[in-house]
Amino acid sequence: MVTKQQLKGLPEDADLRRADSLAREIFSDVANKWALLIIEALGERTLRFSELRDEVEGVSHKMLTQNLRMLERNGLVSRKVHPTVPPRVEYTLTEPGRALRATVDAMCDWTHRYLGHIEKARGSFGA
Amino acid sequence: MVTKQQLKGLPEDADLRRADSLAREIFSDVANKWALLIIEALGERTLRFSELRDEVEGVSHKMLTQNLRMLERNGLVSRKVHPTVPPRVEYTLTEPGRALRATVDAMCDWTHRYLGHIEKARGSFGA
DNA sequence: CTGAATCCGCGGGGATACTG
DNA sequence: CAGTATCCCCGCGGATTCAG
Repeated sequence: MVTKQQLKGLPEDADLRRADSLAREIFSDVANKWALLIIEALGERTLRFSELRDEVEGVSHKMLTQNLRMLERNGLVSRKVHPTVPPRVEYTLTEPGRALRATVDAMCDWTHRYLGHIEKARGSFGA
Repeated sequence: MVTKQQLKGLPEDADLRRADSLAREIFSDVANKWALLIIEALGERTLRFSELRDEVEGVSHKMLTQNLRMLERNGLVSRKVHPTVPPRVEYTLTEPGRALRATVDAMCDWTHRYLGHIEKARGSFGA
């Protein structure tokens, strides 16, 4: 038989589920191409907004700011504003951001390593 | 001065650019949450369509088929059809797919390791 | 059970203009 | 230069239906 307690879940279970849903939310935030490309572009460097826009090919003004806000909110990038004129804003990966970059690097490596496989797979797909 | 040859790019440059654009295309295909979650769900196992739908929480019928086709086209998953009734279709990661999974695992590990950091960062963001 | 096709609403995301 | 706001459209993606 199932008790009410089990149905509602123990406190520890509740914590685990909360952590899982949070993890899922973070994953969904981060697992999109623009976020990953931005992280990859930053690397060890610190770049200005306009430099990032040039670096991340094809990203629009809007998507760049949007993703930068999101990354900042999650503490993956730090935003340093220089009170000059014209304004100068620099973005840098934080420690968590750099840790994530390592895995993004791995993804990029993977992409290049399997370029051949994939191209061939695509060729023989209509068969 | 810039020669016409330089403007058009040498053949090797053309190859490099083609490879880059292809790499970018593959990256864009793969760097979306459903694709990554599917890869993660598959892991070492081989799962049926309906099992995958249950496993990957929140994915719709349509998104699942769509991403599975894409992954199959790129040779990341193999699709085995059992000619029974009712039909039984099993999906398994190929070698390239398993290689990518390793990096997705790393991303998941990252998510859990930095849950605390991120939660704290979010808290002190409205400041 | 798997999967293709259709309909359709909503939001992602581009272009533009405006502030500091 | 950096960022926000507004408009607007196209396409993602959900629900449903039909086929094998």
